[in-house]
Formats: sequence, structure tokens, C-alpha cells
Amino acid sequence: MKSRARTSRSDSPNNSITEVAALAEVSTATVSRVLSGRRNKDDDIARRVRDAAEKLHYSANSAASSLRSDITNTLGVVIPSPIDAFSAQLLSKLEPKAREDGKYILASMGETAKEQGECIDSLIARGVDGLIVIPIPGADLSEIIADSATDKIPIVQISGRNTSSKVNWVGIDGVSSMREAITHITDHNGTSIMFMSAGLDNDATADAFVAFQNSSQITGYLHEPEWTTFGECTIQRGYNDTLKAFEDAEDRPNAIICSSDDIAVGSMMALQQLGIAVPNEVKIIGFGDSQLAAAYHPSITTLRPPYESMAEEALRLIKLKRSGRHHLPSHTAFPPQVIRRESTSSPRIGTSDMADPR
Amino acid sequence: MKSRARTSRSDSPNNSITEVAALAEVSTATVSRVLSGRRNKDDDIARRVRDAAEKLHYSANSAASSLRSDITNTLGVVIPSPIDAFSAQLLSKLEPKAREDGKYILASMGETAKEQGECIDSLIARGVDGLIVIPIPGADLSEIIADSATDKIPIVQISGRNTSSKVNWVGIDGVSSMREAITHITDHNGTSIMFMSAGLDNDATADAFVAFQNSSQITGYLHEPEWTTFGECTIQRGYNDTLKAFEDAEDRPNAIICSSDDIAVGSMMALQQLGIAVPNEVKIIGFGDSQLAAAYHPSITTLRPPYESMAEEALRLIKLKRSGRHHLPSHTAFPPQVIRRESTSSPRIGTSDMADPR
DNA sequence: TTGTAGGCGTTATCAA
DNA sequence: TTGATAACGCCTACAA
Repeated sequence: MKSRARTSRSDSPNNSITEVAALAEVSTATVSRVLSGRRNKDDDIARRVRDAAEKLHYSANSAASSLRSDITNTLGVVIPSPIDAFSAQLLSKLEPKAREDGKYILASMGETAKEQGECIDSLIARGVDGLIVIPIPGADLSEIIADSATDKIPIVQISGRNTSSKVNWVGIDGVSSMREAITHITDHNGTSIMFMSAGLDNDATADAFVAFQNSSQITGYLHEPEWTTFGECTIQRGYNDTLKAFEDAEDRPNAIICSSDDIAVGSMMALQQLGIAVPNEVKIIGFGDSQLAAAYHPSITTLRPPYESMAEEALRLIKLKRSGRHHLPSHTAFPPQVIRRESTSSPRIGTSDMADPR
Repeated sequence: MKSRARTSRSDSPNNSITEVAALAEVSTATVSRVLSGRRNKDDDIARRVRDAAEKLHYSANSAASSLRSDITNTLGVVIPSPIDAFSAQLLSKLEPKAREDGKYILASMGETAKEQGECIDSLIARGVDGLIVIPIPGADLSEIIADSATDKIPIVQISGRNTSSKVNWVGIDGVSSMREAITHITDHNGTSIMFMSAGLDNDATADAFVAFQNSSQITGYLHEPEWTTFGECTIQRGYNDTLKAFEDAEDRPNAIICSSDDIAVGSMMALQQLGIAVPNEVKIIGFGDSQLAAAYHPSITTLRPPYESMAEEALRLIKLKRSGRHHLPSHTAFPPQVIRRESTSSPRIGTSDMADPR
């Protein structure tokens, strides 16, 4: 199509960069150098080139440039689905940062480990400069990733299981997460805590809470074994588990830590139904910083995953791998951030909070 | 990098397609034709080529192919944000369908009309084969889109305002939406309906409900002017408006239509607080088929936007525009689908529904 | 520092 | 149909 546009304007062999070079009265090489920033003087030549480029609305043909330089300015991102809140949040941080670097995001999704593997292969074949993978919940993609052309292009796994130490990993710091949650709860006078953990089929955000039941820092607060449950990160599960845990009116938790905001919402529904006031009688904290937690009534305190840090680190690793040669795989976990809301605030909730607009 | 890989294997000038051609004992031209499906015989030659390609793990260098053919196999998608449920749902339908066609999705997001315009320009400069744009709520991008190289590459706008008839548009059929909602409500004995419409700052899904207040089919059910409100599509708004509408215990609606699931949830919260039973005393229907509506207790009947149809149509238009020359811009609206749930079902809700797992 | 010229891997053209 | 050959537009040795 481009060629059509050109030929319609003139019949001469007018390669874009050639036109710019002609107008600026320099060689195409100089144009290339100036425009790619490889010539940093700001003299007359540079100005002439830039002016010519602007006048002609020139922008380099990316296919030609990729072909010659083996750099596509393209980053592959493999996610379970954009509907997944974790993936969506991360993507929303990744894309602008990548664009600042002149990189485009090639988005691809796979709902199974196999599909994700195919995405990875396909994107590598497409020639992406780097690959960021968010595995589907429960799957261990690290083997697949390690098998891919890890030596040719940089790959970063975000969150999820990672059994292969050969793969770059960026994620949420689970121990910090739990510590933040517990500290926040105890700061607000929570003493006997119910903990709804993710199960084995845990999702990305829930990951954070797994595998540290034995941390000495926390066991003190989770006395009652039946107050720690494992399961899906759903509203339904939060509802069911909460009803069960609060069956005995004599012996109830006064605080609940949830591995996801959905669980927290389900739990709140159950408490509401039981006529138990939040935060007066029970404090509750979720995880994931979902829109729902913010909008719920009362609003739910939550732990915000370090989306921004993860996105930055992933991009940093990719850039780094491209320049330097063969760094060791890196493995970095960032702590979440407490978003304080009504569900753990000092007492008193009421309609008055919500009645006034905005 | 590729060249490095090659040279490490051998020092001869082994262009990928050349290797395949050599192994299959045909010319590179033939390899190209067979592999690109432009030669549909399945004779010995074709088989030899395919075998050779597979043996060598060959896949065409997309940069070279794009450079020569001016086809990048790349589709630009501009969305407000992947966090936006509408965009996420659509993207999740678009990507697999595009991949079936061998197209990759270049995802780009802009939170303002200006940013989205930049995304469009940038993607066009990048050489995408087509562009799909979901405008941010309230913005009218059709001018910007019309100004873009619409004659060079096909652009489709999905949902949102479209004042320029020169732009391809695909979206939700608002009149059908309202009719579906009302029919469903009246089928379930709703007689006096409260309607929480989107405001001027309406979002994509809400669009559907705007601009047909005067439809004679519906005015009959919306007697009370104060029972039709305009505003944000938020939980908060649904909560507030509902409290207000139900102030007078003598004269209350027995059904509520909401322009979004969030509104419906807020409304349910308010009703719960007022001790009004859903669906026994009030039927309620939302819009958007959000996860929240499905998980809420009781689950909320909702209208599912025609994501699949919209995605398919958008891709069809793009393919069509590429082949044929200069069709007239198309403008297609699809009706939503009712997802029946408890909030409009026959009476009786109770804990029993939820108590049993799954 | 600038210009010249060759090649990146593929597909389109054209002749056989 | 197939094969030889010439672009596609850019970048980068290399020479000046």
C-alpha cells in the first residue's frame, strides 16, 4: 500500500529515507544516524534532517529496519486473559512504560499451559525483542520457558510457580504480604485471625499467601486450625467458609485475612447476613486492590500488588539482557502496599458515609 | 541475533529460505509459494518443501516478508485500558480470532482522546494491516479516525459515539437492549420500573441505553419521572439513587433496570439495607455480564453485550477492506443476550442456595 | 564526521 | 507451473 501511495505521488524511485536525504541534502546514512539518535550533535545538518523528516511526515519503515538490524521494537506479552484482573493491571502498567522506550506490545493469550507455550513459540518466531509471560494459575511454565530460546531473546516470567532457576522471575513477596496483613490487623486490635488462603489452584495474586504457614511470625495469630482454610479465590468460597467459621457464636475470629478481594467480598456478604458488623466486630482485609473492594460498602482494606514495580523490573531485565551478555537469571519479589479502607478502620459504619454524593 | 545463530551453526551464507529450498531441491520462490499457501497443489514438490521446512524448523522472517509484501500480519487495537471490562472482554474475543487468521495483536492504550489519537497514528506508522479502536467513554474519536489514513488501512471503531459516517462502526444495539430488558422484566411481572441510565459520560456498555427515552415501546413502563435517573455507572450511584427512589414506602418500583452491573450491585446493597427482598419484592437486571453480577448473592440477571459478534464483525470488515477496494463504511449494531439469574427469577431466595458448595 | 555501497530474507515480476 | 532476478527500505561496514 505504501508503495502505491508513493507511486501515485511520483513515478521516480523515491524510497522514503532517500527523499528525506535529498531534501536535507545529505546522504541516507546521515539521515539514518540523525533520526536514530546515533549522532548527537545538534548542528545544522541535524536540524536540516529533522526538518526534512517532519516536512515529509517521514517515519522509518519498521519492517525494513527490523530486517536490517534484527530489532523489531516489539515485546511479546503472554497472559491468561485480559479479563483476569492481575493480567489487566500489569498490562496497563507495561504498555505505557514500553512505549516510552519505543517498544510495542504484541499481546497474546493462552488459557492453558499448552496454549501459552504455543504463544511463546509463535512470538519468538515473530521476532519479538523480548517476552513477558504471566502463567495461568497453577501451571508451571518455567520448564517451557526455559526450553524456549532463552539464550536468544530475554524472557521474564511474572508471578506464578517457577521451579526452574534458569528463568527470570518477577513477582509478589508472599512473606511481606502476610506480614503486612497481620501487622495491619494487629495494629487495629485484631487478635484472633481467620485466614482464607488460596489453594493449590491458586491464582496470581493469591500466590503471595502460599507456602509460609510455618512462618514463626504468624503462627501465633492463627491458633484455631479450622480458621485457616484453603480453596478457590472466589466470592462463593469466602461466603461459605465464613459462614462455617462463624457458626459457633461463642468462639469467633475478630479479624479475617483473605487471599483475594473476591474472598473478602464473599466473607462480607456472609457477615452481613449473620448481622455481624464490619469493622466494629470483625476487621477484614483482602488482596488485589480490585475495583470491587474499593466500591463495596463498607469499602474493603486490601493489599495492592506491586504492579508498577513488577512491570518496571520486567522491562528492565529485558533491556539489560539485550545489551549485556548472559547475566544470571534474576528472581525478584516486591512487597505489596496496604490500601486502608473502612473494613479495618476505627469503628462505626453507617449509611451516612455513603448517602452523601461522591 | 538470528544471524548469530546461523553463523554459529555454519559459516556459509545460509539464508533460511535458501536452506529450505536447497534441502527440498527447488527454488526459493517455490518454497515461498508453497509455504504461503499460494500454491495449492499437494504434489511431491509441496511435500518436499513442507518436510524440509519442518526439518529445519523454518518459519519465515516476518520483517523480510513485511518489507517485501507490505503486509505485516499485525492488527492494531487501541483501547482505553485493559482494566476496563468492556475492552478486556472484547480483546479476549479478538485475539484468538485474529490469531486464527495468522494476525498478531498490537495492543495500545490511551486514557484520553488525544492519547488515543497518538496511538492510532503510531500504529499506522508502524504499518499495521488494520486498526480497531475502542474510544474512551464520552470521547468522539470518529473525527480523528476519519482524519487518519482511512483510505490506506481499514479502521473499525467499536462502540462509542460516532458522528462521522465515514468510519466503520460496530457496537451494541441500544434499542434492542432496552427492549430485551423491559420484555424480560414484564415477563416476570415487573410493572412499575425504575431505570438507572448512564449519563453523558457514559461508558461503552452503557451507551446502549442512551438516546431512546422517547421510544414509545418503553415510555409506558417508566411512568414516574423521578424513577428514571442519569449518572455514573458505579456501585455508589446505584446505591444512592435506589435509596432515594425507595424513600416513599407507599409508592415504590417493583423492578429496576440498570445500565451497568455495577449500578445493579449498588442498588442491591441499598435494597438489602432497606430490607427489601430481591427478587420477591423487586426484580432487578443489570448490564455487562460482569463476574460480579454472576457471583453476587443473589446472582444478578444481566444483559451480555455481543462481544463475540462485535469482534467477528470488526475483523471481517478489516479483512474485507483489505481485499476489495473502497466499500462504503459500515455501521452495525448487535443485540445483547439476556443472562437469566436469581435477581429476576421466580420468588424465594435463601441461604440454602449458596450454602451448598459449587 | 560523512558518504558509498552492499546486504538483511522475502516476495513479485517476468521469462522460460 | 517453476526458476532466476530484482526490488522492498533501511542500516552499517568501510572508505574517504
